[in-house]
Amino acid sequence: MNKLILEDYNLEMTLLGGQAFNWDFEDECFYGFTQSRIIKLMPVETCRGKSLLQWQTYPENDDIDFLKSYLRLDVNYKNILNKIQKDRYVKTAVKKYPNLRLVKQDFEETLLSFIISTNNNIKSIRKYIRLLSQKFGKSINVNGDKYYLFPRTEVIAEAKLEDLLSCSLGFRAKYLKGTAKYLLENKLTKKIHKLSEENTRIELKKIKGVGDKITDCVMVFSLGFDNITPLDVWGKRVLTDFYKVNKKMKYKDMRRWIENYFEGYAGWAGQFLFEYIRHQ
DNA sequence: TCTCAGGGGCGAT
DNA sequence: ATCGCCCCTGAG
Repeated sequence: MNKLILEDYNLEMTLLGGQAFNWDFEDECFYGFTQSRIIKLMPVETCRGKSLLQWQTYPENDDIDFLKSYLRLDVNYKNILNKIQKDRYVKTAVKKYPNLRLVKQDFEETLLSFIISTNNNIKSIRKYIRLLSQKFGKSINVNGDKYYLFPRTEVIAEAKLEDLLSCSLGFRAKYLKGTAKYLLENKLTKKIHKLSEENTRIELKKIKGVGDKITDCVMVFSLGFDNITPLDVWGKRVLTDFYKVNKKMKYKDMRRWIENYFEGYAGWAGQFLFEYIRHQ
């Protein structure tokens, strides 16, 4: 296995929190599945904020470029922490959930995953995505054990609606299939990475089943817009309970408020505040 | 057994 | 701009 030293990086909170639904912790290892690879991360030693990690990717091995990009090892984390700690709420959250990070996920997987998140809780979302992967994803052999990849977009696009429904997706099934088709027909993945913030939002909201909240999730969790944070029920609670923002305020205005307040880092701040208020 | 809410969004009004 | 509804599940 390959080795990597991680500094100030809480894998558990980062990978098993609400930003990604495709990681599991078993036998002291983190296993992740994407559309093209299984990732195994094994923390072996921790000392003063640094931890030694053994890792491997499957079926193609040694994909360090993927890992670096996914974990965002290039960010200046200390600088981000300095920027976001503007009040006692963030300061408390940073203390309670040290070394929480944002990762950068694949665009299509993120979009498809958050379609499933609609009016659902994290536990259910994780469950449905696994059902979907077992039914539609390719299986990969990792040291004799079987792991399933996240379904390819083409497979979801061509899946029978009844087969999607058998994964307990309910009314989300038609949005999932429709989104997969839309991605392919419009070659959206190629285009989306070149757009401005405003145009990215416009393009994403054209998709049936994608509104303000899912748009924001995709933009911060996969497209690198660090100043966006999803205002779901918890995000709204952060604003109304902590910052005394008017409950009646529109989504757009709430978003403007928090983006303005955190000056470029609302995405990072939002992750901390989300964990904080969700566990209160 | 029942109610309720869950990292929402659509379509009708 | 508001509101009922969507499909399902786990918690209480």
